[in-house]
Amino acid sequence: MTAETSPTTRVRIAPSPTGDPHVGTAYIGLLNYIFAAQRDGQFVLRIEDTDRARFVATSEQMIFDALKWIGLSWHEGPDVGGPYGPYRQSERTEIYRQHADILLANASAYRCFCTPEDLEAARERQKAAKQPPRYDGTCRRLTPEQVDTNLAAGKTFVVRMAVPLEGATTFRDELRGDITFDHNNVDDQVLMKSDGFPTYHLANVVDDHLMRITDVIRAEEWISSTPKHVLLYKAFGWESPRFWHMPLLRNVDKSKISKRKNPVSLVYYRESGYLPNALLNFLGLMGGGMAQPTEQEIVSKNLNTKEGDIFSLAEMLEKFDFKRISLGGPVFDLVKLKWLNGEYIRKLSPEDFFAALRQTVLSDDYLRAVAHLIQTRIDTLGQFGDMTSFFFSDNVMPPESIFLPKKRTLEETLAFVADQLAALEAVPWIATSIEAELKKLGEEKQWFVKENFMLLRAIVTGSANSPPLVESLIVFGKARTLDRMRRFLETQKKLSAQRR
RNA sequence: GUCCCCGUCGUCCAGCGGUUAGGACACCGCCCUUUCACGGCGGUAACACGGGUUCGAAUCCCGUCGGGGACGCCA
Repeated sequence: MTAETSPTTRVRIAPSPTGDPHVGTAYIGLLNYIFAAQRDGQFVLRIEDTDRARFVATSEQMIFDALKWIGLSWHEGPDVGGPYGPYRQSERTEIYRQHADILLANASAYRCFCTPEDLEAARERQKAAKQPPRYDGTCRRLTPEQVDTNLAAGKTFVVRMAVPLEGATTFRDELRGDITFDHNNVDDQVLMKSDGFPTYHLANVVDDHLMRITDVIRAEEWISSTPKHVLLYKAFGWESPRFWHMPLLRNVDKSKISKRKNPVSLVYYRESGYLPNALLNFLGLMGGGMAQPTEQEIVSKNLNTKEGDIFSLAEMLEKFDFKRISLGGPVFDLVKLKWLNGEYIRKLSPEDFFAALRQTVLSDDYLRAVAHLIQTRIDTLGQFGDMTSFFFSDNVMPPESIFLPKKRTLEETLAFVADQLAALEAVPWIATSIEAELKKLGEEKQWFVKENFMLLRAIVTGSANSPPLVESLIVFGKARTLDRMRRFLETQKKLSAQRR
């Protein structure tokens, strides 16, 4: 083998359009962006829309918008094209089918006719017996004749990976070193679903190879499936890319960051008035990677020492070092984010500050929508603020006298709010859906419409008098509404803990 | 339950065999100030534990404990 010039660095992010754009996508996106830029490489955006059950049509555009909002751009992607497209997996199904056939032909995979119900039952049994839940290999032992019979009978099937029965797979994680998994602990992963779509594992490996990805920079949660991916590269006779697994962003309780415990939607941060540079800066702080300013820099640039935490994308490009990343999962601390955002706000010129307000929380669109809600409810223009303050305040907390229905206990009320929250999370943000969903929940739980809506009104507006609830929620936005409900629950929980 | 990863103030980072363990957020105090905020100054606060290795361990090795992740026809 001759020494050749190493191939151009190519990295990618592969978000799934299943809901609001996630702060974790921005984090991994930023890291990939920096990695590519530092090596004069290319950054690819690929949409992994192979899960049709969770697919949300509006999600893809929201992902583009959110990534652009924080200041990232990509060389190739569904919106800008590129030489290795299409960049939407749903448009590549034929490619995956062909590749699944290759694996079937070289015995790296097999057809499995087990039903989801069978599998679920088996998993339950294994869990109950404190066994690791794993596919039992029934269909792996099918004879070719049996397979043909099943096929002829028109039985649906999935394609499973035939993980070697013995041995182990070792791969190198660029941050952690070698990691070994015994094949006993690697499941026969489903590669093609019965609907003809590939699973992540197949699509990801095939696409990363076909798109010439050299470095896979993704979250730590993927470590345990990396042996499957490495085995797939081998089965195809391909070379694996390098793997860099980044620490997972965490909730305050250290669990993987989740919408239940933390605002994770980038839409929330935009609509609540976080500045994109501040968010980007904060994300850059997570996991380290930035060299601290030296004593000399602090003196020569006359830096306040705390400015070691404040840096632009350009500075990240210059100083970020992937080998410096610390592996402990960083807690996504909203308090520090807020401080950082405040620093950015204070740095704005008065004109820019005003412009920022006019683009977000005081935009014409927003003000127009709010105005529309209260026009018939005020007698002088000066009363505008009286009914609309909750649209502009970030600190709304109703007293018990307002939110607690007369005949309900605090406990059942809070439980009902949690139900409302869960229901609204799953609902498209249009009036008919919101109203229907709330009413449905009320019927299930035997809450009068009046109690139901008044409770939510109190939480979101802080008052018993407000413009029409559902219309207000629409204007206020889903992300902020849900966050307000979450914070309400949190605060009430704390209060009742104190009482005890 | 099985496997894998991780472990420095409450939180985010620095530390790379010899430091009074450093900075930032938060918190507390003082100053500035008609108020609040900003700003300035100061303070409380951490190497999970136990064994090694070494003249010397936060730093290297092993074990324990703790935290997290994965174990889906989700990604």
